[in-house]
Amino acid sequence: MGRSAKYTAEQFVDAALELVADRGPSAVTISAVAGKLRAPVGSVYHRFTSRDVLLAKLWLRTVRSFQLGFLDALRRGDGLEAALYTLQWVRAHPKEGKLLLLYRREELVSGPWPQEIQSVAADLTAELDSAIKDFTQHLFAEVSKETLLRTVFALVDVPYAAVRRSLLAGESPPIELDDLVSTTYQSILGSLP
Amino acid sequence: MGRSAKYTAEQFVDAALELVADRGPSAVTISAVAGKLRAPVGSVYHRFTSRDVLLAKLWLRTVRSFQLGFLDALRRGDGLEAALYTLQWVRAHPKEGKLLLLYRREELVSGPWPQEIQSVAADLTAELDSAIKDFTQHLFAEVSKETLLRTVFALVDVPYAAVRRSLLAGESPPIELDDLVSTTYQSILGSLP
DNA sequence: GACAAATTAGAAGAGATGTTCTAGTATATC
DNA sequence: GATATACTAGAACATCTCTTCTAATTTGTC
Repeated sequence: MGRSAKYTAEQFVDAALELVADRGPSAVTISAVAGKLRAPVGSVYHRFTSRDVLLAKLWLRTVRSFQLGFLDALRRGDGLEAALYTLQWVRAHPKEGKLLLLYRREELVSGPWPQEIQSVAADLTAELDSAIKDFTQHLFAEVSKETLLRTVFALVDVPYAAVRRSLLAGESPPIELDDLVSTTYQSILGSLP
Repeated sequence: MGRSAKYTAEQFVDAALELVADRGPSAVTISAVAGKLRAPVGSVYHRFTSRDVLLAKLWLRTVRSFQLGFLDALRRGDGLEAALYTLQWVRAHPKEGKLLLLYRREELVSGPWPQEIQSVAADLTAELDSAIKDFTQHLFAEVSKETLLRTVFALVDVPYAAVRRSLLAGESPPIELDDLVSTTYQSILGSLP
């Protein structure tokens, strides 16, 4: 019933990803997104109620993709693998890496999100939080401000830092980083007191 | 000769800093900057040729402020102190910290910089690069891609990671981070092969 | 006190972007 | 094949922001 689609929602999100990764959030104008597919702007608005919603969906899709494998390793209790997973994922998904690690949600999306999107975002965040807490409990037999700081540092912040420089330079994170992240991980969470 | 100034260039740069730290780069509109001082937009343009130049000067002022102490420690050969200096500096300069560590130059300034500013930026970068190379040479007796990666990781990237989360949360980096950064530093650069 | 220069003052211009709106087009279903 | 409908198409509208421009004001100097 009705005309068949020439441009899908997915395609517009993909186009937005290209633009962010290549030229930053400000390059993601509706007309640029449409232009990538030689589509009219009207077709973008036929799929998304606003620019912010389009960008929010790109953001969530990317976070979900990353979080999948990260949580997997973490839930198996393999913290080191979780830390190294960040490097691998970025190597396998350079554009998404640039998006996720270089742009914060607030930069991408200006206004508040609609209900539907907000709840998905909350779910993802809750999922990550609880997995990290579980892992901390498993490791320290205690979840405190201090122990959490320590796991988050070794699990999230250091891998993030390791990868950041390469992404900014538009390069794939060199293999040598794996050793640095591993060494750091061991020194912070390896042999517990 | 001439009317005395009611608003100085410095004041506008300060206003811009407040705006970036509080509400991100996009909040730094000329009228917002002027509004902070209840000044007319014309007065901003009387001091700066464009918004980009204003932001570039804010950026350079901040980088210079940070780099001063960092290079000091590094030139003394005290790598650990340089790494920890990042945490201290951010605690002492929360707004500047947010600016320097959370926003990249490209996010802040859209176009290319005018000559005058470009050369200052080049000088600062060169100064940092050479200090890091010297330190690497001093430590490893060799400056290669691998050894540089290692020093930069322990000296710059890890402290950055340590501080980032707090800044995003609008808090001062907790004291416990010092230990984490120290431990990491020792494990990466402490006992060399 | 008159003049020149630096500065304030803010309205007006120019350009970009998000969003809406109206019209036209292709396709599934009857 | 007629019809309803999902979709394309892009012009038009509304804002927002940077920048420019003209006029008024203050202050140092002769």
